This record gives sequence, structure tokens and C-alpha cells, in this order.
Amino acid sequence: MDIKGLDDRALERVAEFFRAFAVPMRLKILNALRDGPRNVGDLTAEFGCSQANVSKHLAVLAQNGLIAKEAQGTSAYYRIVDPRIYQLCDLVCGHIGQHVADQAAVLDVFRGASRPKRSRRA
Amino acid sequence: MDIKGLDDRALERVAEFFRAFAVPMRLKILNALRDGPRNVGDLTAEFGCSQANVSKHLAVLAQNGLIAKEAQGTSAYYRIVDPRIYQLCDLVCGHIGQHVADQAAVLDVFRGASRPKRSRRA
DNA sequence: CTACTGTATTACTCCATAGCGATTTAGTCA
DNA sequence: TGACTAAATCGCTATGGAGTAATACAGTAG
Repeated sequence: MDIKGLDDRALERVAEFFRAFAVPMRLKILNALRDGPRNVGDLTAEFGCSQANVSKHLAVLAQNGLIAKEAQGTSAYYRIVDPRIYQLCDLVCGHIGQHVADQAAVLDVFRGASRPKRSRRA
Repeated sequence: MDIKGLDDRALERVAEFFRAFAVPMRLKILNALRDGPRNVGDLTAEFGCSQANVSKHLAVLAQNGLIAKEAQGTSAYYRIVDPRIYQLCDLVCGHIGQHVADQAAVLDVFRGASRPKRSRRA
């Protein structure tokens, strides 16, 4: 499954998937679901935002196959479908960490720090 | 490097990173850079959109540490910084493929198809 | 210097969507 | 049946950002 030869329609789908991760509140929700299913009221209380907001974000995540809903009485419990998504998040976090470190090194250069040495990067 | 304990500021940063991938045109650009550096004019011609648009997307990608710029005369060549980002894209493509397959299976169920058999997936 | 070329930036329009409050819908219990 | 609770949906505002054309800003050549 390779992104290389995808047509416009498929690329739009991939972009939509990334968009599901592109909102801090949704990342919070995914984090909260790490330790097991939660219902809408719980999450609303935890984040201190409106119930409508949480419900909508959950719908977006579900629509992208990231979480699944299970009704229990009047409650709706959501759970992570595939824990591998956390690997994806961690990959990104790692990359950002690296990027931030690089920027810090560049800043050091501008500030005249004599430590950089290994910034052989065009 | 784990997403679990990140504060709001860090989550905003992670979301921004995902946002860099959340536009089809930017995915196209990343695909185009797979086989080596390209300049702005080339990409503009290839995609048939405005040069301003390409330039702006390149700036966003560069700002997120995904690509790097190298000036050559009046031209600006951009290259992929870390090819591992394609692993990330492929992970996502795989997940989408799975998700689509699941949806197709569900559709089959609703259409009364008696072929599904192997959709053992909650 | 001027003319030319390739990029970046500006000013702008338009659309998608995050967020909220209010309402509707669905499930439960009396 | 009606009252209660939880979630989903609706109507709305405001903001972000993708796209464009036009302009500004290099670098190069003459």
C-alpha cells in the first residue's frame, strides 16, 4: 500500500485522514481513549468544553475508522479501533523533536555558540 | 518520544504537523519530490496551478521540516529532508485501505451478499 | 544601469470547519 | 403514558487557510 501512484481521489482521501489528526482536541480525545473506552459525558467533563463539540469530533474520528462506537443504555462508549495509530503519532512526535533540535542548533550558530560542529546541511 | 503526556502547546504543534499533510496538493508535491529535488517552476508546470500556490505550499512544508530549500541562481530547488515521511504516508494508506475494505464488507452484508466469510473484525 | 527570469509576498475572495447554545432524538424508568 | 438522561443534530458566528492575480524582490545577462 504505497502513496506513490495514487490518483486525485485517493489523495483527497489520504488528506482527509490526516485532517482527522490535525485538530488538538481530537488528539486529546485519542489520548484519552488510550486506556480504554470512554463515553461522551466523561470526555466532555474532562475537557471542559461543550458536549456538542466532543460529539462532533468523535463522529469525525469514527468516520475515518479510528474509533468505534458502542451504545450502552443511553450512553455511547467509544474505543480505539487499531492501537497502531499511536505508532503514527509517536513517529510524528519523534520527527518534531528532531526538527526542534535542529532549529535549536541553528539558533546556537546565530548566537555564536561554538558547539555546533556537525551541521553539515546545505 | 511519546504523544501521551504532551501539554496543549505540544499538541498544537503535533496538530500543525499533521495539517501539513492534510492538503492533497501538498501530498502531490511530496510525491513529486520522491525522485529528487525539484524547483518551483517545474512543479508549477506539472500541477497546472499558480506559481504562488506552489510557493506557499513549499513554504509550509519547509516550515514543518519536511523539505529543505537550496537556491541555485534564480531558481529554488526543494528536496525531502527525511525520506521516512513516506513510511508515514504508507502507514496511513494501509490503514485507509483496511478501513475501505471493512466498509465494503459491511456494504456486502447490507446487500445480502453471502460472500464475506472472512470479515472477522468486531 | 536596464531588461529579463524565477520566487516570494501581498491583497483579496471563498469555503470548510471549530466552537457554542438550543433543539431533537433515543433509551430508561416511574 | 410522561419525566428524565445522554447523545446527536441544527443554526449560527468566527477564524483559518487554499486559491488567485498582481506586485515586490532577488539574481543574471546584456
